[in-house]
Amino acid sequence: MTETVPFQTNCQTCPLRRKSVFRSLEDKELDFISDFKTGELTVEAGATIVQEENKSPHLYTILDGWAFRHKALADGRRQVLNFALPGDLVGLQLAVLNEMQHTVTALTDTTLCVFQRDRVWSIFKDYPSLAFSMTWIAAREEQILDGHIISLGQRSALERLAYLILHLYDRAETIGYASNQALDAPFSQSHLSDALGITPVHTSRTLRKLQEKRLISWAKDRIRILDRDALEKLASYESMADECRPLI
Amino acid sequence: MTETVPFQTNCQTCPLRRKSVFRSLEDKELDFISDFKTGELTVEAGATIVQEENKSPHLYTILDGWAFRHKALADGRRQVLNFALPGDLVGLQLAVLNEMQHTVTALTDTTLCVFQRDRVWSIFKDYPSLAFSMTWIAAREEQILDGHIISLGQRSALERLAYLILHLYDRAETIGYASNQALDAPFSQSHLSDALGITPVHTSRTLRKLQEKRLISWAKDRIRILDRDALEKLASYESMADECRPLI
DNA sequence: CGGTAACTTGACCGACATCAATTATTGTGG
DNA sequence: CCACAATAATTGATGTCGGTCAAGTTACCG
Repeated sequence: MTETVPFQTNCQTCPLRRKSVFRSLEDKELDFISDFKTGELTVEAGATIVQEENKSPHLYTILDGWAFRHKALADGRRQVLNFALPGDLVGLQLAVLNEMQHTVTALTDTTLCVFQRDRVWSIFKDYPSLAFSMTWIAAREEQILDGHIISLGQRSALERLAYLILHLYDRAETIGYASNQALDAPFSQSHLSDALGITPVHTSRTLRKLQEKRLISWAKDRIRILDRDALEKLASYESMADECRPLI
Repeated sequence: MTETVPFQTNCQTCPLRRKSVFRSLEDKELDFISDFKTGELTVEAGATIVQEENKSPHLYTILDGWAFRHKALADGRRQVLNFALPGDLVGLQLAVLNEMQHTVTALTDTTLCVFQRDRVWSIFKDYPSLAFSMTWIAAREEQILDGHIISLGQRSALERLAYLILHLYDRAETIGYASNQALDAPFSQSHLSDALGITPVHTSRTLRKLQEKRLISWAKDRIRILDRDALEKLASYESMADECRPLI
């Protein structure tokens, strides 16, 4: 990944927090978060971070790496619900609903900040701006899911893929995982397939088609957006445009 | 045609709040909500409640009636993102993200409690348990959307329809809009189609197939679940099981 | 009643799935 | 550094679910 994370990352000097996308905090809040954080968890690519039905006592923020939320039907069909990047909360549903209906898996080697679920209430009690941030983050996830729903319901495979590439690129760019329309893709075509709701075979063909149209290139797990305007048009892409967001 | 009627329903004696699904509140919180509520909005079936890109100064809770959240692509293809029932918040994304990327439309004649967006902050500042409720509600919506995503991505048309019927029935039942496995469906087949991501023609055929299998009946806009176990199995349905939820 | 919108039905078509066979690519131990 | 296996990606042939088009048939409403 882009930067090397030391053994323990101090919240006050957190490299993520320095990025301009993230809202700055009062010292009081920062001190609380620093205290709220009880450790770091490092997992290898492919490892499960939170399992459905398993009530982990933790809440996490991704510090470094890619993860994805997914969910399976009884017969094994699997759907990727969303991807998660540094700054994203993992386990919010569990923390507030006390129930988790999906699994979160690391896509790359990933480092997470660990928080204790049983202290979540004190956020609401004593740190209103952090409480607001929690709601903000949940609402933003909702907005992203809305985007995926319209993709799955209405777009063709080609359009869906175009949309997903733009979406992932933009999210990756804000936290420094992509730049110059190039993104190191940590996912296999089968991850894409599970996110798009199409088979791996068709994903391969669809990727090829996007390349033949000279909209993107895909080589050695590096995706490059060659013609952004055309790709956005194809996908009827609308960007999220949150210049500034909270980080817990 | 919309009209605003001030205070027909008092929060202290709100009929919704009496239902056992809803968590009871401290007097202090109830008084706040009562004060937070600035009026009621009644709209006819088909009317827009909140429009994408239109920054309404309001946040709503549905008091009576059905609504749906939806979103369109540039070329007019439309997707229903989710349905909304009494007790559901409308405009939460707008309230916290200050941006709305979907439209909310009334399905039936609908009454909503009206709150001022600019006072949302005071919830977080002074009423932590209400703030928690906001996050809870957002996380639950997320969970529902997760369910729709796996439906759209992995289930066949028949399975999707089965899932949606069970989902809507269960939600309707908790607030008293359905009972004994029978639901007065306020939506047309084209609403269903837009939610399922299939064409109206295919919705008709799929509905027929569910009836031929004797899993449901559909007559005069009344859906009856005839064989719940079989329907759940077909849909690989998992229920939400929140025995108690907050109401703002 | 007549007119419009919602639903149904049939014939045909196309996007994507499935099956199957190669061909990279990656990882492992000798 | 090379076999070797295992996994991931590509390609082609064929099948099917759901889309499209078009013509009814309701049901609803002024």
